Parts: sequence; structure tokens; C-alpha cells
Amino acid sequence: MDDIKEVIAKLIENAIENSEINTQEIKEYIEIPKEESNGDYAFPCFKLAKVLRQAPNQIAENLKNNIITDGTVIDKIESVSGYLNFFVDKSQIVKSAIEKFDIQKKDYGKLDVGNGKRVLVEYSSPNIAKPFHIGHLKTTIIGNALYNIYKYCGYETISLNHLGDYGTQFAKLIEGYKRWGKEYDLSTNAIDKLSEIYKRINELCEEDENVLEECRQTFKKLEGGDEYCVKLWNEFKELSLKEFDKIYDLLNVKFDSYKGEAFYSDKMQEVIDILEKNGKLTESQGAKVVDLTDKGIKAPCIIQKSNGSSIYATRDLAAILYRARTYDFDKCIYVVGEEQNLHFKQVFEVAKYLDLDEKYTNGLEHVSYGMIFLPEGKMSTRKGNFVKVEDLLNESISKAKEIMQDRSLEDKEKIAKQVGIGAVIFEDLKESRIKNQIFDLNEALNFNGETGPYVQYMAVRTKSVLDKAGYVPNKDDVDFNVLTDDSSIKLMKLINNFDKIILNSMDKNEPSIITRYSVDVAKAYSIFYNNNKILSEDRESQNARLYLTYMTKITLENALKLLGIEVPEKM
RNA sequence: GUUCUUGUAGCUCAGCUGGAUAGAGCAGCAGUUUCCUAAACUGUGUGUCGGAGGUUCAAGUCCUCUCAAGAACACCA
Repeated sequence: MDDIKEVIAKLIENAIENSEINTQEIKEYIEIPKEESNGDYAFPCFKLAKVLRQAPNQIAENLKNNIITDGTVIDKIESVSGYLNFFVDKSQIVKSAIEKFDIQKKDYGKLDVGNGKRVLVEYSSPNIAKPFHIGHLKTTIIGNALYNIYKYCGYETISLNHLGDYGTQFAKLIEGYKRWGKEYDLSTNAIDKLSEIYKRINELCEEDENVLEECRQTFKKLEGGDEYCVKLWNEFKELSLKEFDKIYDLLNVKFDSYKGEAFYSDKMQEVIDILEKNGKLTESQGAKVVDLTDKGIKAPCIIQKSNGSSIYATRDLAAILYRARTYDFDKCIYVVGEEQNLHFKQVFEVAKYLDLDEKYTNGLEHVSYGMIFLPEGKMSTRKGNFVKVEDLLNESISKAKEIMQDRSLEDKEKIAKQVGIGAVIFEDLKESRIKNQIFDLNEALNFNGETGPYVQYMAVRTKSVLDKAGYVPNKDDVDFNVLTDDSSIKLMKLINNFDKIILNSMDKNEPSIITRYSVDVAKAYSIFYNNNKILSEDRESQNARLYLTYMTKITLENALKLLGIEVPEKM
């Protein structure tokens, strides 16, 4: 339908007796009216008022008289209060949309803007030995969706799970294990027990400053490669990964690399050396820092603690060096909560002092998202008030099962999983990333209205209609005029927008744009379905409607796939 | 205190890079299954777009100020 826009722009250009305004400019001004009664395209004449020294409504009126629509795709033109409204021949809209779809079919919406470029997506990055709660869900789900979206746009995409497997917290755990390890059997529910130990040692640290100091010393030992500490650390890590993989399997999330913070522990010295060489390191209160006040950041970035041990900023910097060399990335995005805004601002600034090519430092981007609260407040692993992802998913799955119990379906187990998990993923991708969210179980388990199951249901519906028909018609067998009613046109126009939606979603790193779009398509199909009998004796109209059903099916499936949601065969 | 983010219907949120009468879902109420799956569809809303100024032919959208909520602000990540 871009071709139609082009035609309109040309028509307008030819009608304007002023060469200062070119087609490109006009094309940018052309918009799609919200109200259908205002046509398919509209050209606001206000911007021309100054150039042409005429009132907008007069310009519109003149243009209307000067534009010759004979032999074009334009049915009629109306001039309404400064707007020039274009009504396009409906069958042309249908034709244009179908031809565009037919080129790609199953790959509909796929783009090539990223061809030859590589993007790294760091996400999930849970802390070892801590329960995977709903606070970690957003980064995992958003990151996975972005990974899919970039890939669909032609990028070579690499997913990184930057495990939180380092730091004083570990030393605390080791200290706790030393004290009470014998009381726990780590062969089952390891994470629950480890977090219990973590909770206990934290309480002790709060009571006794000496214990905290002991933990800091233990961290130094761990960093120094102390055998006992490293052995424990490895054990904890393996136990944790096993638990995380259970959830990643459920969510169908995969990582190309699990290199956590510890991996960079021996790569930090280089960061310090380069910064030192470039004269960027200063001593402050015993610590080595990079001052960033000239960059408008008041807080300095700590590179080395006063006791000589490392800090996470240094590890992130080492990771940037490593990734630039290993992956030669064009873009490296970090899907991490907004509470780390300052941290990434600092790290990205300091990265510019690491003698890296600008390509890399310009490609760094923090994709932040809002916080999740429980109705009773902030979640805290230490205090033990959190909702585990595993529990949430299981609850969602049993809810799906419950709804299905009276239906005769095969493999309800599988369907319940697809629907239950789809609902949770969808819920997390529905709103703009940045919004804070108070977790509401009822809302998460609501399967009616603008939800995952709703969109899945519509996708399944397209499948069963096609199944019942037993064939997918050929493009050439479609009579475009069958699809010119309001509900068909609306659906057709929406489907035609898919590529623009994907591009927009990628540009903004905002999967919710696709989520909302999928609801729009599903809703439009539902209305179309209710208004039109698809399967009928009339072969002409059946073919046309079946083809639109096929277009809807592919669009919904691809949209959901980008979000990381499966479509069941039946539900 | 400083910086960042958010503020749109009872609740949760859309609102494209300023454009025509600000939209959905949920909750509520009232309807729709001899007809391709009712996880559906139809109808039903008196909104100071947090407030005040300003820019513009045009502001929910841009600028300034202000109020409220959340977050961050040196050796946790």
C-alpha cells in the first residue's frame, strides 16, 4: 500500500502550482485518518498555508478541483476543513495487500534491515543460588522477544546470560555454608535451601559487623582462587543452573552463552591498565574511580574498591572489551531493570576511555524496564517475600487445564502448557517496558479479553477454518471485490502493516508494540469472522475469505512467535 | 537534597515523529449459540489527559514551572 501513498503524493505534487514542495515531503505529511469516514488517506493542508499564502481549507478546495483521479486508484476526494481526504478503490487496497503478503507467505513480515550486522542481547542474568522469582521474569521474557525480533529483522543475534555468579554475596553464602551446611540436604530444592542459608547469614551480618568483614575477606579469597571456596562456588553454580534450565525450558528460552561475571574476573586488570594509561583513574577515599563530572554524571564510577577487590562496573567493562573482540558486535543491548540506569550510564561513558572503536561504544544500549512490586510492597529475596516463576507458571497451566476440562481435546497437557505459559508471557509483554507493575495474580491468570489466550484462540480459529476447508487458495483465485466490506478491509489494512510494526518495535526495543498489534489483528479477525460466513457454496467468496484467513493465521503465528509464544493446534 | 522515570475512564493501559469528535481491555449492566470452537461477539462511559503558564493555524503529545508516586545517588549487583 506504500505504492498507493506514492500515487497520492504524486497527484498532490502535480496539482500544487509551486515547485518548492517535493513528493517526498508530501508523502511525509500524508496520514491515515482515525475515522474511516475521513477516507483511507488524508493530506493536511495546514503546512502549505504559509508557503502558498492561502487559507488551508481553500488550498484543500483548490487541490480537490485540480487533481484528476480518472484512471487512478482513487475513488473520490473530499475537502473537509483543511484536510484533503482520499478514498481509495477498496479492491486496490485488497490487491496491494495480498500481493505484498504473497511474496513472503510463511515468512510474512520478515525484514532484511539487519543483514550483515550482529547484535548481542544480554538478558535474564539471574543470581546464582537465589530463587528465580517474578522479578527476573521481565528481563527474560523481554530479552527473548528482542532476540527474536532482531533475528527476524535480519540481524545475526547472540543471546548472553550474564549470570550473577560473583561478588560478596557469594562469599556470604560460602560463609553461611561453612556454618550450617550440614543442616541442609542440597540434593533436592537446592536453591530454596541455599537461599535459606543466604537469609540466615544476612541476618547474622546485620547483627555482627565482624561477620560481614569475614565475608569480605572470603570474597578476596574466592577471587584469589582459594581451592575450597572455588569448589563450593562451582557446586552452587551447577545446582542453580539446573533449576534455571527448568524454567528456561518451560519458557522456551535459549542462550548462546552463559558467561557470567566470574568469567571476567581475570580480565579486569586490563581495564584498569588501560584506564591508568589514559590517565582516567583517580584515587578517592582509598578506591580507584573514574571521574565523570565533565560528562554530566556526578557520581564517579568505582573501578576498584579500597580493599583492592573488584566491583561489578569493572566486570561489565571487561565484558565490553571481551565482547567487542570476540563478537565484533554492531549493537550490544542490556535488558536490565531501570534501577541500574546510573550504573550503565557510567559504564558506557567509561567504556569510551578503553581505546575501543566508536562502533562498539555507540552500539551499547541499556534497555531498561520498570519494577515489579507485590501488593504488599517490594520483593526481597533476603526477607523471603517473592513469587517464584515456577509456581506462577504451574498455576497458570492448571488454570488453562481447568477451563479445558469439559472439552474433547487431544493432548490437553500440552495445550494447557502452551496456553498457560503463553498467558504469562503475553501479560509481561503487554505494557510498555518502563511502567512499574504491581503483580496481580488474578490479572496474570485472566484468559479473557486482551490476553495471550485470546490471541492464541483466534490463531487456532484460523487454523480450524482452514482445516475444515481442506485447502489454502491460490492468490490468483482471489476475487478482490469479495473483501471490500468494512471488517475485511480493516483486517486487511492491519495485516498490511505488520512489517512496519516489527520495525518500530525493534527501533524502540519495545516488544509491547507487537503484543498490542497481535490483539488488534485477533480482534479484527474475530469481527470479520462474525460478520462473514467463510465456508460456503459460493466458491468465489470462500476463496477470498479463506485467503484472508490464511493471511491472518500467518500474521498471528509470526507475531506470537516473535514474542516467544506458541500456538496450539486446537484449544 | 540532586538526577532519571511515571501520572490519560472505577481498575490496568494504548494514543504512530504535534493534526479532525482522546481509545481498548477488565470490572458492572443488558443481549447473542438449531449457524465455520462462546477462551467469542453486540450494546452500554458526564475523562479538569496531575496542575499552571508558554510555543503553534493546531498540544494528551513540544518548552518552562509546579504537585504526586517510584527509582538511583561510592566501595551490593
